[in-house]
Amino acid sequence: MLDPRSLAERSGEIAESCRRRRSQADVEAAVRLHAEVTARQTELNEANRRRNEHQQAGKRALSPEERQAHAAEGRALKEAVARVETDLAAARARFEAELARLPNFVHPDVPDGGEDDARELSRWGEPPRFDFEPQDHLQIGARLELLDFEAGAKVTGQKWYYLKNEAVLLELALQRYALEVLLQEGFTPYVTPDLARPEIVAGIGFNPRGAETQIYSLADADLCLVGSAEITLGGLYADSLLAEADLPIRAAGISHCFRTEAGAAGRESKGLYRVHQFTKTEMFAVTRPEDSEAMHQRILAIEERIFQGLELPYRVVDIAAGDLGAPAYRKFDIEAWMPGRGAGGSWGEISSASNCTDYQARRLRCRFRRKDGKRNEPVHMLNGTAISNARAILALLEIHQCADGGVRIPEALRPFTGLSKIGPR
RNA sequence: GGAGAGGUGGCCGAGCGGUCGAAGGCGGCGGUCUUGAAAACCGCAGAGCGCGCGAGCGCUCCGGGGGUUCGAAUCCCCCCCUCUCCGCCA
Repeated sequence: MLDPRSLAERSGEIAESCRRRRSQADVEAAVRLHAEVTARQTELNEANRRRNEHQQAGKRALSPEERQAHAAEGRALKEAVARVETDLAAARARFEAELARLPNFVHPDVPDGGEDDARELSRWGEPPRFDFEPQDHLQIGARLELLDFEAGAKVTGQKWYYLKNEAVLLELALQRYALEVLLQEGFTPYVTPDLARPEIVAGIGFNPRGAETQIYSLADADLCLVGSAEITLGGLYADSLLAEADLPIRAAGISHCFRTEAGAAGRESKGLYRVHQFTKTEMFAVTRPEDSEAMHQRILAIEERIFQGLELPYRVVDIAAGDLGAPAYRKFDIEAWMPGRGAGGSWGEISSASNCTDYQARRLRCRFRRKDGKRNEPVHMLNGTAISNARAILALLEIHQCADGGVRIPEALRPFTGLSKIGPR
């Protein structure tokens, strides 16, 4: 969420960011409702002050008649407070609903436009030219008995799958490889819960309820299946006051990720590209405000290092304003070349790094104390994919397929898979 | 799942109807001492919100939500969490 007190002052800037994001949020309404809340708050403060004064007066000895009159007046003051409290709660609910709709600011360098307007920043590697007819990952996976979507559908449902044989080794090796890099980069590793409370889920910026939600909820407990370890890592720092010396914090979390993919039907989402469950190793960072942009670049650099190690040709794009999620101030995606995607291959998102500045931190109430600062400030929070396994496996199978029908394992994964090649068979 | 004990400021911990926004300790900040540091001693310092140009004034907060009372950290109810024991289980 945005800083409620700076809404009026920055309303022009916020309106501009809503326009660029194609958000329907109404800054003017939020400003108006905020004024209403503060007016009611002032009223409540005054009513409480009167009540407190009255209570102080009741501490001395009183005659029975005086005591009775005093008690009656006390009850009246209490009712007055209750009335203002009701008004304040209603005003606050209206304000918070409007505030929650306001997205974060947008970094000035973020390109305008929507999904197709991301700006390409760089490329690494070359899309391979096969001297045979390449297959997509579903064909390879079926032929080498690595992926079983039919079993997934039978046992669980559409877009659920089994990993099998060497794909299982790949799944584990990817986690281990990602961790190897992240440990070198100073991250603290975590395996996090796969479930979280709805308040935490909402604090990170996922909407845990409603028709469009990406989040699964349990029927028998007030818990959600996490869509990313971003949720559980961010939750670590909810309701906390950090020392400046604690920052920056770098955490790496491995979790299963669950997504309903409501409304995603019909998108380019064949096979492993869009599934309901996958394993992901996630980076999460907490920084001082002045350090978040440098951290964002560093997270991107780590992602590039990881995909170079996997020998996957990729490009880096700066996501356009209209395609940013509400918490993201700026987002860099890494898109790997996927030969089986579309007709003749195309770029597909494989990794993503977002700087959410103080937007999540404010909602999670995560602040830090400067050495000589007067008031505590919200921290900045960032997240980035180290490796999202389903898509990484997709890309590895398609990029490293060989003429003989086998799949080459890149050097970096060999120590962790114990293999240099899958198949042929 | 059952029984018991608890959840208090950045951390630990006392308080158990008005004298409490809360003792004490640790940690933090400033100072004295020292060539410097440590130790010792002295002092400062909770979080958040509203009003005010400002000095400042006021309000809220003792796990969360209700209730009793003129008055609740303190009494009652519900929920969440932690610990100990038992049960179950990989």
